[in-house]
Amino acid sequence: MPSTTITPVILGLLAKRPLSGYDIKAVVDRSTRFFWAASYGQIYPELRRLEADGLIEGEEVPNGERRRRVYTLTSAGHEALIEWLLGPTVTIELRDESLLRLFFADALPKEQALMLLEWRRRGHEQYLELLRAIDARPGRDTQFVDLVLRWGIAYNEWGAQWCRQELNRLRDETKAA
Amino acid sequence: MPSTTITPVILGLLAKRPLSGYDIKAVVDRSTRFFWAASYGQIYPELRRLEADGLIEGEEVPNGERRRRVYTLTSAGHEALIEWLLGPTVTIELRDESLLRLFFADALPKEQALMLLEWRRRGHEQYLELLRAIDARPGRDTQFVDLVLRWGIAYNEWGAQWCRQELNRLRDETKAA
DNA sequence: TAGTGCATGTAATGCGTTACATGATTTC
DNA sequence: GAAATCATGTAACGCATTACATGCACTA
Repeated sequence: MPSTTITPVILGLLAKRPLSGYDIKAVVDRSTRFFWAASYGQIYPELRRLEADGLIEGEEVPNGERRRRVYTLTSAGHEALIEWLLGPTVTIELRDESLLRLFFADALPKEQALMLLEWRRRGHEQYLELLRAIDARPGRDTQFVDLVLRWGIAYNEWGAQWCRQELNRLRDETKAA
Repeated sequence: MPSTTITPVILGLLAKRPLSGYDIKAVVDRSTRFFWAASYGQIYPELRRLEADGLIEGEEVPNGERRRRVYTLTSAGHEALIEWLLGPTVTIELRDESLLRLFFADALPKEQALMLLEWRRRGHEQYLELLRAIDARPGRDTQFVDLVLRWGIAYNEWGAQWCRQELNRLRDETKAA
């Protein structure tokens, strides 16, 4: 039973309500995409595979002449989701290009190196704006969906604060020297 | 002049001192790997490409009969590095499976959902141990290399603290209900 | 002398994104 | 009636990992 990185996303979203492939892409684009993206090229083949494996069930629900296939989670699919949720944790890998630049910033004159830190701070703040706008939308999500959104907000607040603090420290050092 | 994700890593490392492909892999494995990994399959072809483009220069420095090619950054390579450092920032993408699980944790009974948070906390703490061991090694790195290490430590401290706080909040909520 | 580390490299594989193709429906 | 959106799907491409192949040197 092979599985890709979007398998749990599909199962997790279908656990809440039946969705078409198109729906799934749309939901991902305004929720998990911040920490877990997905493309049609993954979604559609995976939906057929999951149906063949009996983890989901598709039903044709056309809109007029426009075909539409809506998928529902089966009990086997629900079990697979739970199993994944409680399964062994894979180590977290983060790819942060801004951090990579900072890592090599010794190659720059101090002034410009500090600018990189400043840019990073700004990046966090722009992200914050985006997440706060989502947070301000009417209607609450379920508890843990909301928790993850608040994580995003808290993380970017922390990140911006860290940059400010380090900027101050490094500037003082420069002056002291 | 095509460039992959390890291009700046190679240029950045060679800016400090000449290295062989093998050396680069070793240095990456104990430094950038935490936020930027690399494999031989990328490194060796890229080294030859960068040499062909004149950004680095290779010299055969054998160890006895064992061949060894050590690369040096050219001035063109140094320029390319600076250009990348000051170039347009790409949006940060993070892939955090633990966060994805949390996002779907509403599918679990409350007790088990909280366990996921608990596991996340533990993950942060294990990571912390690892980074603190690196930090405790004798000999200081250059300023910004050190900055990134301290970022890792501060991030995991913050992350563990956030988990503790949310665990308390969610547990209180459960009791209050 | 067997195992580990140094050292370079490639081929197969896997996986995800991008781009494209097709066509219906709604909206302006 | 043009443009945007709904809806499904695939083929090409790019890129990175994994596994393998080769061989020297040191050390237990």
